[in-house]
Amino acid sequence: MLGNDYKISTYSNSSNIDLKLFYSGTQQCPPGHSWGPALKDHYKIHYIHSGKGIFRTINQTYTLSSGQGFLIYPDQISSYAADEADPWTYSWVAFQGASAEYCAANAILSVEQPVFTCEQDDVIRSCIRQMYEASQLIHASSRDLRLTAALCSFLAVIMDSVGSNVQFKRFDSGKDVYVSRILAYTETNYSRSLRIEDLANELGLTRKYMSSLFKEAVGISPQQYVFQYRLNKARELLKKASLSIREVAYSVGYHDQLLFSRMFKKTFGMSPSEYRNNEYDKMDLLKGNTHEGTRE
DNA sequence: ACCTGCGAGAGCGTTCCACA
DNA sequence: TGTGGAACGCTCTCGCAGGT
Repeated sequence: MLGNDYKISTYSNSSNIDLKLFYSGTQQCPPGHSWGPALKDHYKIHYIHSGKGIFRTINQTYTLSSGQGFLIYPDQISSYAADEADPWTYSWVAFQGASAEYCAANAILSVEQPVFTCEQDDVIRSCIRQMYEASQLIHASSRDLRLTAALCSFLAVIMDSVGSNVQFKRFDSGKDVYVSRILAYTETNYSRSLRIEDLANELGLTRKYMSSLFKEAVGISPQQYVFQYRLNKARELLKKASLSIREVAYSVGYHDQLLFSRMFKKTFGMSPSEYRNNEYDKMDLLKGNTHEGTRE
C-alpha cells in the first residue's frame, strides 16, 4: 500500500452524515506532477512523506516538504505541483460532512492558514493503511464505521500536532470556553427546539452578551449558526431517499414542515424536494460517467 | 405529500449606556 | 475589561388557507 507504487481507494460510506470519507490514497509523484488551478466540492488534506512541492491558493504560494501538509477547502481555487528535482510522495484524504468544517477549525486550519506541520509520519501512514484495509471489508455497516474511525484518527493526529506548535487563536481563554460550549450545545441540541435565551441561561450569561461573544469569535450570530447547522444537516438527510421531507424537517428541529421548506428555499434557492431531485440526478450522472479508483 | 402566500406574535441582534 | 439593562427594529416561527 505505501511502498513506491501507489494505490488509490474510493469509498462511499454514506451512512455517516457527520463526517464522510470520500477517498484517500498515497502517491509517489513524477517530477512536475500537478493539479489545478481548480475547485473541489469537499475538504481534502495532503500530507507529504518525502520530497518537495508547491501549494498555491488564491492569495499565497507555499513551498512544502516532508512532515508538512495542506488543507484544500471546498469551493476555494487552489493548485499544487511536485518539485521537478525532488518530487514529493504524499498521502491524501478527502472528506465532507456537517462536522468537516468543525474539524478543520479545531485543527486551527483556515482558508487563510491552510498549511500545517506534523512530525508523526508513521501514524499518518498507519491511518491511511487502516482506511485502505477498511475499504476492503465486505459488510457495509462495519466497513463504514471503520472508515469513519480511521478518518477520525487521521484528523486527531493532525489536530494534536498542529495544536502543539501553533501560535494561533485557540478555544482556551475564558471567552472562547463560552464559544466552544455554545458550539457543542448547538451540535447536540439542534434537533430539538433550541432557544438562544435558554442557552444563555445555561452559560450564566445574558442573551445580549452571549451573542456578542459568539459573533466576535465565529463571525455570525448564535441564531444564524444554529440556522445554518440545521439546514446543512437537512441537506445531508435529504440525500436519504427513505426520509420524507416532514421527517427531515422534524429531525433537524423544525416541527413545522412548511416553515422548514420556506427556510430551505430562502437559503439554498430551491425547495427541499427540488434539492433532493437534483441530488438524484447528480448520482445518476456519476453512476453513468465514472468508475472506481480514478478520482485523484 | 408537498409547496406558497400572508399576517401576527415571539424571539433575536444591535446600539447605547452604566456599573464594578 | 467584563458584564448587563432597556429599547428598538428586524427576522423567525406559527397558523391558516389554498394550490399542485
